[in-house]
Amino acid sequence: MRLTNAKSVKQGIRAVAARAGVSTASVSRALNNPGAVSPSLRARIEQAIDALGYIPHAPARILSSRRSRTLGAIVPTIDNTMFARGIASLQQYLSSVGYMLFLTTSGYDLDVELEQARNLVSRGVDGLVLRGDCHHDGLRKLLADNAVPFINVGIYQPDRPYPCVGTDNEAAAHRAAAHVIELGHRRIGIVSALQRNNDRASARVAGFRRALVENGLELPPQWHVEVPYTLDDAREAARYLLSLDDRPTAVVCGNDVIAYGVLLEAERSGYSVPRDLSVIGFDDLDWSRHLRPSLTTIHVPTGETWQRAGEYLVRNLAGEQTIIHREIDFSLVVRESTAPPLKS
Amino acid sequence: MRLTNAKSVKQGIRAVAARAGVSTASVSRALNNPGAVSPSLRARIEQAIDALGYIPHAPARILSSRRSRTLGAIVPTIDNTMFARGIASLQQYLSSVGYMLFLTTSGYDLDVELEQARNLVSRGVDGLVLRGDCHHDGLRKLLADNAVPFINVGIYQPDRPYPCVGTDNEAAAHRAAAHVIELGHRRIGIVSALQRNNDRASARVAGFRRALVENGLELPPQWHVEVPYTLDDAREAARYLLSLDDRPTAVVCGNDVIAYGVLLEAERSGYSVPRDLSVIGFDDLDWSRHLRPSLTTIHVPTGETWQRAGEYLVRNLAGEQTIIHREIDFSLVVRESTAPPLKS
DNA sequence: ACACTACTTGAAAACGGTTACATCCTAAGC
DNA sequence: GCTTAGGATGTAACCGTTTTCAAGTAGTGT
Repeated sequence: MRLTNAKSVKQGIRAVAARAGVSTASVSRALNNPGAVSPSLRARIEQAIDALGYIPHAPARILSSRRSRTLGAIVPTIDNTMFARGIASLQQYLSSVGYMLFLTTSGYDLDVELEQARNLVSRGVDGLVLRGDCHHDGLRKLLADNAVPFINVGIYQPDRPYPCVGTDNEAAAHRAAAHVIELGHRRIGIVSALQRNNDRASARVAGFRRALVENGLELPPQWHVEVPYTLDDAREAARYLLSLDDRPTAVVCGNDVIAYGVLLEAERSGYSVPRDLSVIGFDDLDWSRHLRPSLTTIHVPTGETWQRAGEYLVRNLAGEQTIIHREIDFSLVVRESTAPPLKS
Repeated sequence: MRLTNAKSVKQGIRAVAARAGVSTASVSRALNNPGAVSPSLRARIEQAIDALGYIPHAPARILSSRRSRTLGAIVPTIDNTMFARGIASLQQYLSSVGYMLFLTTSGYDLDVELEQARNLVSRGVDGLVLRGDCHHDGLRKLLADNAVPFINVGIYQPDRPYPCVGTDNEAAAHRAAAHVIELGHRRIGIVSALQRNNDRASARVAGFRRALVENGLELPPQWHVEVPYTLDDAREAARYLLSLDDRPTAVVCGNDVIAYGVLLEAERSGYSVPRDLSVIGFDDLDWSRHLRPSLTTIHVPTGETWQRAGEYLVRNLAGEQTIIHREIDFSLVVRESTAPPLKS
């Protein structure tokens, strides 16, 4: 038989309350709303808290308060500089406002995304950050049924009813293609990312094509290649394009990684960039300025985009009215990989 | 006044139970241990579940069962290919065994790491994945007090009492330095990552130095530079080393990113790699094989390492006895960036 | 002095699950 | 036919917080 009081509590807020000689309600208030408790009480409670090394139990708190101060994010893959950077910014911001982040990956699979969302909702997230607006129907229903706010990041679609924050990919892609056209190129190839379940990739392709059409240029089918997000695939695509009898003099790429692949392969095949081939990327990753030749590309402020997504949700959850479509500006960064075509 | 029964329940497991005409206990069992409930009941329950679109509330479950099926991971930064890849593997594995991951970043700050750990413990994580064995004292106490199992990943320290999984950085670094020494280099510089709060970086430096000492080579202070994890800083370090009157003929680098910087800067300064300068990296990131010249480096199976860390914790939580120090093999990958020194 | 606020504090009921324990039922063993 | 073991199911306590509501305590203006 123990010598301790039979009613003594071992842990938790009750232990703190007992030790400080107050009610659990006061401890809770001291923790969540310090102003609502008198200074003397607060002092006693705080002393008890760190005497006991008390750490609040978040799940209990969530259960009771129905708020988790946690957001969920579902990205296609984390193994991609773009997303890694975005997530890092988002997380840093959330942490600065006392929120946490549940991060999951979908691998560009809509069903997996839905499953992950269900998981996150079950986990009690207060809101969800999604990539793009290409989702499973069940996902929207799930979020509506459970009243979970969300935002689509990386795209700008003011005509859709869903919140989003990002650059206008179509316009940016148009700008990229326009750049090489202005330089005098008439034979322009496209190496894009896979468009399936990826509205960002599609929008970029659309922008590229519009620029071509507006300038009366042809796009023979063999000049448009789609590749997964790896250097190897991009190189293979470049090898193919460069092997064509009637090869393009410029290649516009769906993202920087693809452009790197094209750059590397062109050089490897003995072509000089930009003399023999102009290459333009999209995203402006770190490597773009360091590569030789450095890469002309569309700069997209990824960190800012994701942080804004977090801000939107946090504000929204705080009951503030906020703008639901937010455009993030892009810019064309001209470096060494683009130049006028050789006169032939 | 509603027409519904006054005792009707709107949501939750009780609603499911009511609809299926069973007790909440049965629903819970059908969910967590389907074998323990008769097939007919299970069918009724499952039907009720998706008729209602019921999603279990994880926090309540955690509160009640004291298990969250969630691990926490604290990495210095996610904005780093190495960690991104490791986390991706870990997450994929965890998801395959029904676990989730809480990811946070510490920015190489021990105090922040402790705070994040406290946060994660408060969140009810079942275990913690940490980077290296360089932690705040309070962290070990915290984990001990709360009986939270953890593992240090990315290092191999069989002489320490803490679980770990990773490569022997000292040995691997020794191998790297030995390689350039075998090639005939006698004047070898080191560009390492910041050693402060980073035992991995320190171990690598130690390995480099041991190889030098064992071969009777000098390391003048000006030949050892420490830099943060960015291409720009690495380039600056390279510029400095190459500007020395008595410059080294080979540079061993603390990681691949540093090596890339050295490579880029050497070429930019008009030196040819490996003719004028041999460069060796550490980690074997994707870029290493694509770069020109491709990078000789130490290959480290990052994905496997992190997955094993997850396996260790999951098994440990399942009550299995598992080996607490696990070594992951490294290998030297010789590519184009290293060669014998010019005879002068 | 008195009524009336305004502010602190405490008691106790949720929150939505799990699980120990009790109960009921069925079939096997004698 | 009577026990008994064991499996299926239900009852209800409990997990650690928050929060509503009521009660107590000063301070204010008349």
